[in-house]
Amino acid sequence: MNTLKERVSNTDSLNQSTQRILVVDDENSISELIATSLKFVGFDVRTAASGAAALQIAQEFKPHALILDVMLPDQNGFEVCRQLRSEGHDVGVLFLTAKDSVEDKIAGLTIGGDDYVTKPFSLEELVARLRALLRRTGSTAVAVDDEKIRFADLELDEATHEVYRAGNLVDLSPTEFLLLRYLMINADRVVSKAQILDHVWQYDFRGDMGIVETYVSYLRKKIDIYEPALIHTVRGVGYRLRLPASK
Amino acid sequence: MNTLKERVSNTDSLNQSTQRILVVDDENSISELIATSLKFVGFDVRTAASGAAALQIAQEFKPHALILDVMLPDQNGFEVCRQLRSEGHDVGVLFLTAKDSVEDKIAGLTIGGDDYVTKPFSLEELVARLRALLRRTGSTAVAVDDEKIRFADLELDEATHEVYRAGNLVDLSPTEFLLLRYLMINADRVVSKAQILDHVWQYDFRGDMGIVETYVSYLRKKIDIYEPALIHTVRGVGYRLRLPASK
DNA sequence: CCTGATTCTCAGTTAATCCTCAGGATAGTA
DNA sequence: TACTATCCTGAGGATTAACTGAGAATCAGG
Repeated sequence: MNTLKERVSNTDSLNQSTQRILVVDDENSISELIATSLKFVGFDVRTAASGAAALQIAQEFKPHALILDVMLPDQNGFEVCRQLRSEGHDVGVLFLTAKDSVEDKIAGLTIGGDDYVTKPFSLEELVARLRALLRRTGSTAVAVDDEKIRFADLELDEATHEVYRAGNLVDLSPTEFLLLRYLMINADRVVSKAQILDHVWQYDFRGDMGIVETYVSYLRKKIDIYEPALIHTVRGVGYRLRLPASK
Repeated sequence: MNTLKERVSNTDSLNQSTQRILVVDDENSISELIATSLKFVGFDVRTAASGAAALQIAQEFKPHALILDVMLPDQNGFEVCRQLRSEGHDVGVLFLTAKDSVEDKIAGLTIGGDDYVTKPFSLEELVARLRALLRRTGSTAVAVDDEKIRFADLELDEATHEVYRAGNLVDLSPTEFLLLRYLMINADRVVSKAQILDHVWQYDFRGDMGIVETYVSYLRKKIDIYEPALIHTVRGVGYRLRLPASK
């Protein structure tokens, strides 16, 4: 919910002067989910439910990137991608694939700056990958440390997936990494457990918020063994990353 | 509910040029309660008792935000939300969920600018969340410190949930925070204990007003240990936040 | 197929918060 | 001054939220 700031203070927001993203998926609930999230973080989003529709919309919308389900009713995502490129559209593509589908094939087909994300994904993950993709394929040259998020003596590197606290490398599991990134992006603001769950966990996760507590506990044991503690709980509301002398 | 006065001088009513809110709940008592409150504080409100009705009304009413019960007779709130968005209505949604029901197992409530409130809620909470949501999703660009309420040397920050008195951080419990916010929003005006009870406490609270006295006492011990005291009791009427000089 | 890492559930413990109650203080009034 | 209605506040028990360790289930790599 607090993601207004995200757009403002996120390092990426600068070079993202309303970039256009075309989301292509035949499941409406998925494309709406993605569209809502992307609009909120500042993208200009359009959706399409089939390959044919996607090709048509792309003509006039001229997206900077596509989010493309590989499993479409009419043709498969790769085909759509190929056609687009043969028509001269030079866009990066983020493929969406089902978990069980053959990953090797996809890996081979993600040429250039393309990437893929398996369903179900977490929004945090999707947005991070999309931004990375735009960074790679985008025409605008981007500073090197655009891939690093910093807060206090914390440093999170998107490119290498490394995290440092006070100069010390900290080893985090994938989920811990996503959680920390979400907290860092929203540094200084309170984020509720529901928000964390919605952004960090996969969209079909049906467990309760206890898991957020567990992971916050894990994170603390890895990054808050140093002074001062940065992860603070705001009882009855959520969690907040902050320096002790805030303000 | 006895809160007529509120709307007149409420500070927020200024920057809120009659925004349209659609309230969707099948329990009439709830939607009436909400509608009445929102109208008082200056919103243009319409209600609907089913998902179908909501979709229809939204067509011509074009609300700036929805307050949407997730448990509706015909379809669930998410479905309504999804349909609205796929029809191009780009509105923020404040979901209402029952505390005991799935509650913390429902995912996807805080996507984009959305948020949720559990029943039973307090009107203070509901209105505060709604305003935060409009701030986030609203087209009008908003200054950062729109999330701060100030009075004298008091500062209440909605985003960080921090309160400062004379520059000193003050630690408040959730209820104390709500109470102080209510007093600050109504700064300089007397609010009765009944009003406070109606707005700060959940609508199904059946205790007596003694609790308001208790919490005012708590607040005083936290914020009025500084000079000058800001919380004044108006015997036989209620409480008032004010500076000594003023009248 | 085995091993270790990771994810997630669960429940016991701790701590903060909520709320009731009752005696004492205060202000207005007769 | 004394009386009464009102308000203040401390004490304490009930309730709720958060933390954390242990272990089952799942996944990834060899």
